[in-house]
Amino acid sequence: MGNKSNNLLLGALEMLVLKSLLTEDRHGWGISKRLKQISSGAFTLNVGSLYPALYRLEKKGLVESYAATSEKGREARFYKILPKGKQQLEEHTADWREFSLAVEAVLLSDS
Amino acid sequence: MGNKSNNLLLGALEMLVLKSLLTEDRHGWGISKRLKQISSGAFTLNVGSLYPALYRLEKKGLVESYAATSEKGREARFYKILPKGKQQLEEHTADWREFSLAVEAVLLSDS
DNA sequence: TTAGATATTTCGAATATCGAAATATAAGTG
DNA sequence: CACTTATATTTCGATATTCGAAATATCTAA
Repeated sequence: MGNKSNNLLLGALEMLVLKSLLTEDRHGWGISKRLKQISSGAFTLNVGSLYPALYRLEKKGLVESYAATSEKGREARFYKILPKGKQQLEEHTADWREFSLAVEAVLLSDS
Repeated sequence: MGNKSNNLLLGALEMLVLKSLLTEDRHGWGISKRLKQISSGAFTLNVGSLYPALYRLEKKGLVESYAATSEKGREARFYKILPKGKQQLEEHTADWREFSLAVEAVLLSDS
């Protein structure tokens, strides 16, 4: 699909992850539970996709991570969204909406 | 992204292609122009993605193709959606909507 | 004749997905 | 105590698709 933001579709996961980090730092496991909860179970992230996505985000400088103790008293790696991540989140959100509106326009059209 | 229909995201292209074949048979080029038009330019399909997608759809028995003369007097391969394709279109449309609503729910949430 | 529109094919590089399994620790249950 | 469940992360390979680009071909219009 040849859209503005090259990986709009594949980037959806990253967008959702960034969004879930907006209000508080979370670890991978927490992100997974959070997204599942908010989406009413529609998203069941595969950890084999989620954790690599987190590494990518960090490598790209969109988030940073640190070790800390989770709410359950376990060691966990927490992720914090960085300014660059917030910016990309905004852009991807706008792109996503444009894209999904366009999809809907096609789905609703007569042909 | 671990959703019901395995390739919901990547399957968007196929869904849009099937949709554009619902009211009339079209050739690849025509599908491309049609989707671009209806989406107000949001979609600019890469032919390197579109034609392979068409082959896949045919191989899966969702569409069938035949050679004919285009409106512009050129030889072209027209694609016709088959019952199985209509069925999949319905399923993928439902899945897509569920998915995009869930994404929107996350994007609108406080966290 | 030169360019632009129409139409399809093919290529390789890059990347992400997926499911699955392995690892580890803490808490709770029988 | 043994066992299971919840928490949390890492890593793997197979598979599939995307993308950009370029090659081909024909017709029309300037």
